[in-house]
Amino acid sequence: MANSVSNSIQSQRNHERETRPNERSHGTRSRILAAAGPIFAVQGYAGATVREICSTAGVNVASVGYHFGDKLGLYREVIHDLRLARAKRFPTPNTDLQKPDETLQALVKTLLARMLITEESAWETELLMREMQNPTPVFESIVEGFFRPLFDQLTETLRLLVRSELPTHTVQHLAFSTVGQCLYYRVGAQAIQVLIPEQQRDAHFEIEALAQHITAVMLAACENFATSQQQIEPSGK
Amino acid sequence: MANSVSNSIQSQRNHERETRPNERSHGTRSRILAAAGPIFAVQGYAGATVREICSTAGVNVASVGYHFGDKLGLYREVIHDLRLARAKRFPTPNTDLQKPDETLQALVKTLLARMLITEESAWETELLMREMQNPTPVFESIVEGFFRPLFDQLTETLRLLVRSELPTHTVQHLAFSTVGQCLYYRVGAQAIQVLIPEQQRDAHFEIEALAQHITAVMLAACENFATSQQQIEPSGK
DNA sequence: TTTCAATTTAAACGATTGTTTAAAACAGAT
DNA sequence: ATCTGTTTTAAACAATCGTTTAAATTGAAA
Repeated sequence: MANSVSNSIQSQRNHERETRPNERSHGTRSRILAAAGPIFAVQGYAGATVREICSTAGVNVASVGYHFGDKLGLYREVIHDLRLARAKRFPTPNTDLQKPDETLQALVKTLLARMLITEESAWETELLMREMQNPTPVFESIVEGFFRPLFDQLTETLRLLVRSELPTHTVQHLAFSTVGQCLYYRVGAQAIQVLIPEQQRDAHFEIEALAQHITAVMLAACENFATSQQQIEPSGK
Repeated sequence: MANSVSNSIQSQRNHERETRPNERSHGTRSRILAAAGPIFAVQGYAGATVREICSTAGVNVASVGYHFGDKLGLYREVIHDLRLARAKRFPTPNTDLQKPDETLQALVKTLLARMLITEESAWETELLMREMQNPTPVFESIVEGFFRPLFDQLTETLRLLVRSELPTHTVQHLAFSTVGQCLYYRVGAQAIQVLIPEQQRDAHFEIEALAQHITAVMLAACENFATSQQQIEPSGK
């Protein structure tokens, strides 16, 4: 870089949310990030060691200090990149022109796909789940930039499905019911593995079948909540 | 020591699943157990330190080695005592003589109570949740002796509510839908805390209100699933 | 009191952690 | 080739971890 404006004393430490400074450092820097993601996901933030990360990446231990300041800076960058990757891989479905029930099914399918994906990017979900139970300082930004958009879409869709003005908290409860059902097949996966025999799991616990079931449950609930206003005096259908 | 021949090796170490050997050791031993539970729950097994546990208990650091062998031995004993305590505190509700919908409501209320209890025993739930995501060798026995009974009761009740013979996996999905909704208010508590303003949470997120909502959702779903069979060719009752 | 095994204690051990240091290696411009 | 700023490296740092050791304390039996 010729235009080193004023880097006199700060000859080093080019971290602090820097766009990749050069093509050279891209090697070590990105290799650290690639190695750190799965390790943070499996071991957790506290459990992961920078030595294992650097050993996996094949770089010196001091590299993380040079490129990211410290361990937390590396973790922040991992989360930052993760959010960008997830936003591309699981775009919030475009729902403006669909019928509400189709929108709900699409949202449920997106939620389940985020939970049950078993590709190489499975560590991303694992890391997010770990943040939910053991939140770090970056957790709030994850909720705002990640969960909130889908949550808002879900509440809007559910408000269309219950064709009456219900209290805000009722629609929110319906949204949490939807999310909760999807989330359980990830949170409770270890328990399901013990409760349900293997062959039965393989047969009926695919994403498509689960999405159809959860959508059916919520549609039935919405139908019921839509008419619950006249529930006291049931009017003929 | 004079007779170092016989007691040289077994002079100490009275751990290995021992009934309290004497009235003296009851003090330190039980105080370690009492201090270890909440610390294991908050910090996790790896994150918890025996120094913090012993400091909280007011005993020497070597005491855990003397009474439990090592850190893992202490953890096993904590889990052992936890299962006994939970079995007493949250007995599975007696449901044989109730109507199915009342049984469902009771089961949902029990599930929510286990999840959202905020007493001094809150650490027990936290430790169990940690076992669900990060299972240790004791996890399977927890599922069999703890989750399975309530799961079976749930499936039987739901089978009564859908007044027709549906496939086994459908009833299981309904059971997981019920459990998932309850579990989310614990798993997603940190996210809900960000998504929903505080005053709104205090007003509408009590156990009673949530139980009524979840029960209503599942009753509506069961009603729908019960009539979905004759949906193709509606036959008279 | 003396005896003796059970229990508690202070101190240290070796290993591992995140982080820092100063020198070496590198790459491009002059 | 020389200079200059960037990047990488080996080594050490201080702190903390679980565990161990050997001495001190305890409490009841003799």
